[in-house]
Amino acid sequence: MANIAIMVCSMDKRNPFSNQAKILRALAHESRLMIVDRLSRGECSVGDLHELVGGDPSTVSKHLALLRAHGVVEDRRAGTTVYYKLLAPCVCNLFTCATQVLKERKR
Amino acid sequence: MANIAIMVCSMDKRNPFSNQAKILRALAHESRLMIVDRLSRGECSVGDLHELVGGDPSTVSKHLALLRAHGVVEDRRAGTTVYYKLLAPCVCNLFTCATQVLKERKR
DNA sequence: TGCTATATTGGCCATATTGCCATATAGTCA
DNA sequence: TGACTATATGGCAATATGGCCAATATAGCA
Repeated sequence: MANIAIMVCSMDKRNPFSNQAKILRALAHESRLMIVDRLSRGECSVGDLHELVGGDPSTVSKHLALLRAHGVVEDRRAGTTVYYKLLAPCVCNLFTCATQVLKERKR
Repeated sequence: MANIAIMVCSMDKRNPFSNQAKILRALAHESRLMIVDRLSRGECSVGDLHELVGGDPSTVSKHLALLRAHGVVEDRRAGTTVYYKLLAPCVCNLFTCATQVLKERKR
């Protein structure tokens, strides 16, 4: 995963589809969806999220950094523990939409 | 863009997030969103879609092939012209959701 | 059949994404 | 301060994605 240097949330006036694509891409990953789903049920520590998605802790950290860079989540430090929470709870609607598409499409 | 060999719509029972991620990824591209948006207003020829998104015709073709592989669109040939239409019109809800997230997130 | 229009496929290259390891940072506590 | 815990960052290699060009269908028509 690439390192996220800056906040990716400047709106491109030219094409709204570009911004929507960015958001969708930020969410279009199994681990990140799992993270968002979990956060939709409340604030959560990195450790918990790591336990949830597995893999290397640094990988989880980078997924979180990416979500943060897109303004989807926010972090808060309490001692050595860092907690994340959703900044845009409506992302959950995307789950519903995606599921709906999966059902609606023909096989 | 990679060539799409097979239909990508087998459901992974293990993790619903994996399937949702696939759908989101299939849509997470400016050109493909433009295409879907256009198709949401009715069937459309490849030529029209090409005129819409620009670039090389083969690139448009591959975007369409990808959407088709994910069961989002369907094609129909009439003479030398190929028409595409949405198989899952509810994908439009994703636009609303994405826009909502863009608004809701803090900057 | 040969010619044209429309669209798709194959190949290639540039770039992006992902995930691991190693290392660094931040905070707590002895 | 030093040791320890919890995260984050840098770097790298493997893989995926995107876009162009060239070549290949596929259908209509002279």
